[in-house]
Amino acid sequence: MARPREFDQEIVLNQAMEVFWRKGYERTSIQDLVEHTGVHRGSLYDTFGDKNQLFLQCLDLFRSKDRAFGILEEEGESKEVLRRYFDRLIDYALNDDAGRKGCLIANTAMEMGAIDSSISVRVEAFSMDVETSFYKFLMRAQQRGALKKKKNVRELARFLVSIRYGLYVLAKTTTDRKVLEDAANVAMLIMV
Amino acid sequence: MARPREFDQEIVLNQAMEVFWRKGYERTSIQDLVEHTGVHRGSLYDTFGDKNQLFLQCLDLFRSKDRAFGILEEEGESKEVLRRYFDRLIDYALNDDAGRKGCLIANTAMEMGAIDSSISVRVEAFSMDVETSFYKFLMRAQQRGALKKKKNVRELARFLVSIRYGLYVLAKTTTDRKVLEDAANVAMLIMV
DNA sequence: AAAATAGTTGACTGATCGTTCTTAAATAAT
DNA sequence: ATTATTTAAGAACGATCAGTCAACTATTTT
Repeated sequence: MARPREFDQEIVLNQAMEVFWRKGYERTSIQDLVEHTGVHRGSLYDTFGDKNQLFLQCLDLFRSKDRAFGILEEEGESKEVLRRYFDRLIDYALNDDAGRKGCLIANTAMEMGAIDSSISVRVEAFSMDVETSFYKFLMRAQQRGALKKKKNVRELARFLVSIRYGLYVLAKTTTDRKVLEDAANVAMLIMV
Repeated sequence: MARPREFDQEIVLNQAMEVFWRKGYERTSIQDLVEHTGVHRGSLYDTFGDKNQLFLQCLDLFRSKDRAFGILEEEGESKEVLRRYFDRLIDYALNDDAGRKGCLIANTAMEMGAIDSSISVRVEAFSMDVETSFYKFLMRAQQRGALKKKKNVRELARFLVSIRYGLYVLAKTTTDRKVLEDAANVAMLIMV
């Protein structure tokens, strides 16, 4: 490589992801990306390919970065751990400073749906990650006696995925924290 | 009015709504609307105003037309009624012939978020409609003894709203009916 | 020091976007 | 029958879109 790049690929990819996350794929123009990364159009194309390819890399980055589920692996009583997870989710989803962007994958699933297979593959994979995180959490809880043995952990995990997505949608329909807390409160009742 | 309109405003508005519903606001071009309604661009502008105004009218039409909650007012055991509601929702959300469009308001909330106040007002209003439908249903169930007196009906209603939205998102991440059914099954447990 | 290589840059492409305008056509009022 | 009024329709508007390319610059290799 003769002349070195003047920007950090990872940083720029994160900045691009931020824009797609906030505005969605269609509303994001190349010009937006240029302005928010400070990188020339041509360099973006040389480095990341076209808009669609760049977006796919942002989806991959999001999947690899989302550490919200780390909370589920922390120590503590299972019910309290789950409550902490929801609390943080609600905090984040409603936080104006964070841009109330929601979940990039959920946003993308809603915007692009089943249009492009290279996208739906990634949406599906992430959704599966989420389910698996909940599944593992619930299995641990069950082994610890915090969840009845007869409970169907797969069902419960999918239920939690649904609640998770539901809360992100709710956060786009209201700024009333109580609404999301009420929903999460009821959802917590499964931990018996 | 001298020369009469050659098209039915209501039919055309429904056709436009269909397109916005399927493709979202940003991905829908005036040309798309022209092709799916058979109405000239100029006539669309004369009749409905610009793209944004037309879209708002589609949101209003959607709100006034969504009769899915009629199921909740039907006769029968409360738990069975709720199950029927979820069954139909899942049927619709996954039905290819229906276009797997999801819920126009949820789609719009995710796409437009809190960008435009004239839109978020409508999103909020519809979301409140949904909550109220569930609330009334749950109150009837409680009076009928199908729901414990001590249950917080407002909380439960908001929980159901969250599940409803969650299922619509889930339907965009997978075609596996079992995933949605599992989530709905767990949600049904609140009816005790 | 010269050549080869790779990244940066500004200008530009054709296509499509939402929107408007002028002209023609159809009906109602006179 | 003529005029007034409203709608329809084709063409065009400037703006913006995603994407490209040749000229230029900085670094590595020879």
